[in-house]
Amino acid sequence: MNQPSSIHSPTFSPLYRQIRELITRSLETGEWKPGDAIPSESELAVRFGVSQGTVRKAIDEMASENLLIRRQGKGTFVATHDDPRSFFRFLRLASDDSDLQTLKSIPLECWRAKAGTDVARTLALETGAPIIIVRRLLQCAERPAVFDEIYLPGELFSDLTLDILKSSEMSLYHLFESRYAVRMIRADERLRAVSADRVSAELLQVAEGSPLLLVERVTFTYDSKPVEWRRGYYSTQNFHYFNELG
Amino acid sequence: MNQPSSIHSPTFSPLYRQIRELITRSLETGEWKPGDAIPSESELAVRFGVSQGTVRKAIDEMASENLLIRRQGKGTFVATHDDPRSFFRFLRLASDDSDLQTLKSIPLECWRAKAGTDVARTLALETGAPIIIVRRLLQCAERPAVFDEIYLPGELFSDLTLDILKSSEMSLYHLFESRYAVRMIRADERLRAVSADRVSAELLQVAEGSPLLLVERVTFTYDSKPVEWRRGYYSTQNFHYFNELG
DNA sequence: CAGTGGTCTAGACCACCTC
DNA sequence: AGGTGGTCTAGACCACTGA
Repeated sequence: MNQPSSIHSPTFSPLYRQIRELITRSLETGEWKPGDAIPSESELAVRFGVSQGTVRKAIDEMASENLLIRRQGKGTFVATHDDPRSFFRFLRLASDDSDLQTLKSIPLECWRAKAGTDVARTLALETGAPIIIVRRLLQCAERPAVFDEIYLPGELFSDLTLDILKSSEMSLYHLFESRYAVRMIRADERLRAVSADRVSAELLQVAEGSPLLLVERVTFTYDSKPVEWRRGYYSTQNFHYFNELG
Repeated sequence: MNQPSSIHSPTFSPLYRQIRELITRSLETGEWKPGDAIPSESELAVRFGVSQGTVRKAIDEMASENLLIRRQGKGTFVATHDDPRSFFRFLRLASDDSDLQTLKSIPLECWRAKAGTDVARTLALETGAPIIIVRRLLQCAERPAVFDEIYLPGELFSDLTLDILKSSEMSLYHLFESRYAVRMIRADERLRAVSADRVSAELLQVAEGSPLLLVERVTFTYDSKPVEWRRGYYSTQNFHYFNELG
């Protein structure tokens, strides 16, 4: 553990990155689950045979990527989607006037299908592999805000049904991580303006053909493995998509 | 410099943050300009009377916020908008097919006005204060992509004219930082889908009433001072707005 | 009070760049 | 060779939390 793999090798990585990989493995395998405290820095230093400072640097990196949460005096915790801060990292929706405290998810449909070419390519599946399609509506203060169509690999969410979605009080990603051990880490979004088709218009209570914000998202778990494809139609009459550039 | 302002004071900040503030001041005052190398970590440590590790932590933070750029073996440099990496941090435009190498900015208009209520509020000016309004078109491979309407505080960009914009080969923000010493650090964007009005439709070569992506941006310099308000109409027939959620 | 993360220091050595 | 940033260590002390 004290030597880089090879001084001039292309796979060289500093000690703290190797430690980071080891910690990531323990997250993947579920040794520490979302919400859990991981061992203290000094414990990990002993376990990995490095100094506390090196463990610290590994954890620093992971904390800056929202994989771990540090809490002074308490410990370091595995990040969880059961947390408003984490929640709005993946929902860049804001209200033009009030805030979004009253946000409510309404599952509409959930069915099985076989992956077409597009879905298969996006989710890195074989064409024809089992997938699950979910439709749901997001409401804020009784006003419809977003209509989502969500594609999931069938293998990972084997027993998912509309009833489970309906009876779940938590956010989708919190359900996914707690019930299916699939943790959403990172996502790429592509945004376009489109005209509302009949279905979207009706659900979002806008005129057919009126402009909607289309948000296409591919979501990844550890190792950049794609595990969700999503198309969201945002009504931007009373809401907007918020983004911070830094 | 060795003591926090007061152990239990609300203004308490660790040493490395105080160092960070001092470095930031030197950036604001122009002691080190965009593209310049700043003094080495050990020099700064001596100058500020702290250890190199403390300077290092201050610089680490600033580098992670893209204020400084570290280059191993060469030194630490003040970030500049004359840099493709920095450029696409503030232009989340992507082409559906090809890449955006051929991007071209076409200034259309530039005139003086007095700030109305909205502009004044957004830019933290008095109502009636002098402002500059710029209109320009972004093209990619001869196809129009974005129509921007840009509001600037008149005081900061005193001699800006359409001719200067037209004859400038660099990006807007590079021009701003090199000619007016106004460095854009951070921006907030609000996105909506709207219908193209006659002017936008004509410039972007789409049908009047077709959906456009409206991107409203407020850009800040040091100390979160707003220095630009911008409304961009994005044609999303051949392009999209790209965003990474992490 | 003990245990956690947070800060600060000092020193050694490595990797990279330039001359 | 000499300078820069990058890594790693060891140890001291501070700030916060909860029993």
